[in-house]
Amino acid sequence: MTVRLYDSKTRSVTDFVPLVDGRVSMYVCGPTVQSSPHIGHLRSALVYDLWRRWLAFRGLDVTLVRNVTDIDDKILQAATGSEEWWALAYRYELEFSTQYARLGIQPPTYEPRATASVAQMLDLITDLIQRGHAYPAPDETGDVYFDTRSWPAYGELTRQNADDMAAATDSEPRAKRDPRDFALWKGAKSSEPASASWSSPWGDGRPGWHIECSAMSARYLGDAFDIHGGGLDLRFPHHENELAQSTAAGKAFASYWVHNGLVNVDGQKMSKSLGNSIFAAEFIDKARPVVVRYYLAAAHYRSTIDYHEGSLDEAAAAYDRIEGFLRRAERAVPVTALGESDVVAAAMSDDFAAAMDDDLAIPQALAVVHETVRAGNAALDAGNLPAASSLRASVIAMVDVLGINPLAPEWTTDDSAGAGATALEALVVSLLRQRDEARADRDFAAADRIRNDLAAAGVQIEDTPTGSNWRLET
RNA sequence: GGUGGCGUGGCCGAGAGGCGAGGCAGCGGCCUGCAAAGCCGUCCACACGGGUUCAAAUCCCGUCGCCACCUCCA
Repeated sequence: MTVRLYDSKTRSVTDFVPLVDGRVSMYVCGPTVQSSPHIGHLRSALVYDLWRRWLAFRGLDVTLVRNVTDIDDKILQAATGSEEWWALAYRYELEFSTQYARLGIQPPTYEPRATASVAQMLDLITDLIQRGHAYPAPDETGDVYFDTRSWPAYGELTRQNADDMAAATDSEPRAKRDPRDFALWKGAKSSEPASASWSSPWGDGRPGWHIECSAMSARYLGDAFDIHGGGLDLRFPHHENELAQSTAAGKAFASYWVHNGLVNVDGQKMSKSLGNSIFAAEFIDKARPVVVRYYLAAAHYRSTIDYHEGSLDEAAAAYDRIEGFLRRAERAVPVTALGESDVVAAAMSDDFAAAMDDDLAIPQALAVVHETVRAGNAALDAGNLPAASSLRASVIAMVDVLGINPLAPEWTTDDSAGAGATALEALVVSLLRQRDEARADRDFAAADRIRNDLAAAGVQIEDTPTGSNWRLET
């Protein structure tokens, strides 16, 4: 079975053919750690987490590199108080890691920081100058620019014709040969801290934006690698410039370009000026983290997600169906009969896999999950335990690969363990026994009072022919 | 001005020439002491106008509306 993906560069869905059989090298643009992570950062990281999991499920050995850009104009600007720029960058980097982890996003194979690859950037810039595709500014700034006019293919990623591009209005006119030339290296300014300056053949300075990704992808994945990912908003100028730099330096660069869609809020792009950004920390607090993961994963990765009030409630309702079936099935079917990983792998649905293979069509894959859940519930209703057991294994196989298995250790909360939980269990069981007695006596007023009291305390009751189950409302 | 995307039922959200994705909400039924959960059924949608075709939500032309990017962006 071949995995197919949409390549942004050719704008078509094509078969994924790795450079090295059985292996995948992926480079994903991570954040510039200049402020706290927001929903969009979560989604982006999640998209590549899902790609990685699926490629791995398909038996490929995945190397995922996601960089941290920890030196940049914005970081220096943000570090205005007593906090050093590098401390600020690191503080935000830790925040990103924390929020990624809450969503069950697996750490990449490696997470290189731009500041640790300055030497590789200098080599690349030197090479570009020698090849005639970059030039030191003729003024005294110490800047080095990429010469877009020297590279006819410039604009190939986003099909931009240089002559049709709107002229930049917000950047300082500098000693560029062409307004579209961009900085590979920025000469040090007296206003900037010495700790943000590296020596170079063109004087002290620091890297421009873009060059770090060209340098780090080559350093860790080689001059040619399989997939380059990032947010749709990075296509231009960031990815366009990366592509120009790397190919002008003679590197094959990425075979495929993958871009994830953005997250809007109430139909509008998140922006600082609108003040509508939803930060990751508060967002994940709005629901159970696994529900947040489900919500962000449920839309196709290339679609824009429009978040609005109530979105997470809908996701929770859909997710609860899946979880409800798995918990119900767990009670009905001996657990020891299932759960072996080989059994689960064998249970993978062909329809689900076909959807995932088709450019990671998770919406269709989730439709298969829900259809299987319904069939599983019907089997349980009919008392057909072998069928229910098999359908349960199928659901587990599917939710496992999506990282949303409610029974998986990463989603098990502390609520289910400890002295408090033991005490709660005893109290609820006692109340349920009293309710059973009241029902047996046909004292429904008393029975309903117990049910209402439990509900008010957040305990949901589910009656079945073999007794009542309970769970904490989440 | 250039490049690209979008418009699907009450809502969310896939699909991309012919078999009603899926979820939520609603309605009817089964189950239940009553509920909840679950199951069955129901709700036959594709911005508008033309065209191609035996057949169009899907392809083509046009129109309207919305959005993104064009050197801060995940």
